[in-house]
Amino acid sequence: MARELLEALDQAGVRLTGPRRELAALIARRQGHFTAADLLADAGQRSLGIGRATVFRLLELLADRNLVERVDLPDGRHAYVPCEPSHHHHLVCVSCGAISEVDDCGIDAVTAEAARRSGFEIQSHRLELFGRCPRCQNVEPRQ
Amino acid sequence: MARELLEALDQAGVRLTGPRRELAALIARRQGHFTAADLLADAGQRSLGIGRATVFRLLELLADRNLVERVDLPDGRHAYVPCEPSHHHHLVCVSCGAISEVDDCGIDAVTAEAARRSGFEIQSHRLELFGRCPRCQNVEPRQ
DNA sequence: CTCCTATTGAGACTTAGTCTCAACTCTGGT
DNA sequence: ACCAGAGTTGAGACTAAGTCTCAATAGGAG
Repeated sequence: MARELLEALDQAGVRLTGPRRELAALIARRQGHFTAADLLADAGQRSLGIGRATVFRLLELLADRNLVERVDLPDGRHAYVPCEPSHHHHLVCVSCGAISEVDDCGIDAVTAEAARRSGFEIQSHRLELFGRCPRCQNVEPRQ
Repeated sequence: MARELLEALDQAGVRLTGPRRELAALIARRQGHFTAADLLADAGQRSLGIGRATVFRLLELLADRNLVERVDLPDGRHAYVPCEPSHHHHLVCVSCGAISEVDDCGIDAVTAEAARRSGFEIQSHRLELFGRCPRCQNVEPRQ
């Protein structure tokens, strides 16, 4: 998975530097969503001397290429999710942070309808679903 | 419109203080979305001595009561939109910032389908649509 | 009018993210 | 292998967003 990130960066013509390899590995070993601060902490813990700016720069690179997506959590924080580069949406587990991807099942009809009613010319949309993943439902049913 | 905000706060049992009245008026005169910083700047310009904390506290109060909704702009900034307390979604004009509300036309089917496929128990969702409002389309067609 | 409590402003503090710049390191050409 | 130069890096200053504390203030119930 770190491999895929690096390959995609390589193809995009950016250099595969040490810090980028290390960060790609850290991202790959993360389950679910993570924040820039998480990554920074990971790097700090293993005393890789990786600067704050480098983390944000890599996340921006990855986000531009849709290898990672920015998700706004309900509490207002920003998180990142590694994901497929095709357009889709995320299900976020509010208990454990697990992420699941869902494709566009029917959203387009909704946006088209909204456009018709409002007269807007819709360019993009963002759908985020929050709930509990199957595993968390089992651990503590009907929270 | 400022009136409505104040009435709602009154009913919620919070005090109708000077700063709250002033801020409600500032919110009311805003078109479309605004950020906390906008509000702060408005207040500063009119030399109302309103503290940063007060602005955030009021926005939180209003958001809790769904009188204002937090919207995450595509560029990552947080904005607020005054709106109806019922559940709905927003169309945001990326040119002028105008906001239009759309109700739930068909989203529920989408979330239900996503839940079925993923096994998640969905608690809430957030849909934001970005595009250009009818007025901006006329001003500068096919941007 | 009074008193109690919610609320306030100031400013310190925290967190998120950006910017600058000199130093470094990939990588393609030789 | 080596070199050169362009892309990248880390440190830390800086900005913006938001939270917290606390003494002072002001609603509003009685």
